[in-house]
Amino acid sequence: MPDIGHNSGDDTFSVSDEDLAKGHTDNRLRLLIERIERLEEEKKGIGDDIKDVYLEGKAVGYDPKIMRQIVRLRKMNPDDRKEMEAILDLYKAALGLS
Amino acid sequence: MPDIGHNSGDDTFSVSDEDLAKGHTDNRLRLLIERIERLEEEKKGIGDDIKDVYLEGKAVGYDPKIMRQIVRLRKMNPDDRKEMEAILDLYKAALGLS
Amino acid sequence: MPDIGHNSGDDTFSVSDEDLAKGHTDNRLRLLIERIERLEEEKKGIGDDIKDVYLEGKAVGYDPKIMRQIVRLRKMNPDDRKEMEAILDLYKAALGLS
Amino acid sequence: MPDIGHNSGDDTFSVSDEDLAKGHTDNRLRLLIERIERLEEEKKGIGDDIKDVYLEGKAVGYDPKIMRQIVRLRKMNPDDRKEMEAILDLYKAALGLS
DNA sequence: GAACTTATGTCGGTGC
DNA sequence: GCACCGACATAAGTTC
Repeated sequence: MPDIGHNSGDDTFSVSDEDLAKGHTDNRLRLLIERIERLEEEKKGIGDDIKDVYLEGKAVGYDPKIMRQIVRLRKMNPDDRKEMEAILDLYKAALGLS
Repeated sequence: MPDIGHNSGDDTFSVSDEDLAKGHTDNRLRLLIERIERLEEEKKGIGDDIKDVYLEGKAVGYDPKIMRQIVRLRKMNPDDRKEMEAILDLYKAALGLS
Repeated sequence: MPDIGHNSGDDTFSVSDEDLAKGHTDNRLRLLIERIERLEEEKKGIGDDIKDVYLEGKAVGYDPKIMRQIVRLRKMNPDDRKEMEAILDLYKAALGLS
Repeated sequence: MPDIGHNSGDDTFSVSDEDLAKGHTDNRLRLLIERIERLEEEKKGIGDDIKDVYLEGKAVGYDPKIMRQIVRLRKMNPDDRKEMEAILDLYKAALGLS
């Protein structure tokens, strides 16, 4: 990733030292904020794409809620998933559920 | 509860046809799931980038928490934001939180 | 987004600017806020009690994390839990997990 | 898969003793879980009460979202709050969010 | 830095 | 038909 540190852009205007210093600060903050905003836009776009895929699934008969559960389960690593299953069994045994 | 996930049809097909249909279904589901997973990876990557920018801001002295507030405020349209701030001030005045 | 904050119309029960000037609403708002704060204190106290029970469990050898999972599972109604199990099986079958 | 949940001891006991020990464990676990569940019910009840107060405020014209901000602000100590607000104003000025 | 809690935004359901 | 409402899912903040 570029721009780590102190690249505050070029200062072609003639201003007082105070303004210059303040200008640096302002620009630096502004640039950071704007980078974040751009990234959040991208993120939102992808979120929308994801939503579309769920809708597409729904259109061919898959329940989006259950698709989400599947995605969640697949996110777990196999060991964790197996552990969860084991706990489920343990729980049933210990507390008398079917 | 009926219709868990996807009902690919009744059970009147012969076994081989059933398996074939199921295979189709599985692939379709798998493809949807995998598309979602790819998109979520991208989304996560961008989320990490955003986090990095906050850390970068922090490294040069900006409080990430307040940066987040700024981002939130900039997301609102100016009129709504001003009205919200005015009301907040009102409430604060009412409660001695000057 | 209209009507951020308070309703400036002439509804008899809404908060008018006149009321604000007279300090009537100040009291009303203050009382609401204080009721919330009292309730949140109580809530926090109970939260602390819960935490203590987990610690007590931990002290006799139960993993708090797993206790939490058990509590979560017991919160589900049996049908939902069974559905979850069914989905788990479906998922395994459809996407080839153990 | 070691030590999921609770290790009730080594396996040197006879079967009947083992079962007895397991019975103890189960009861102990059950009691802890049930205490937690009772506490969580209380906690939920209070949470509902809090929600009701916000609704009551809304019914007389107060925006619940802003009420929440007030509650949060009042939770902070005054000096911290003022410092936070000062910094926020600074950042806002820097970005033209007057 | 991981987990839990709280807050916010979104979506499907429901009443007028 | 729209608007309100509760449920779900995500994001943020807090705590250990």
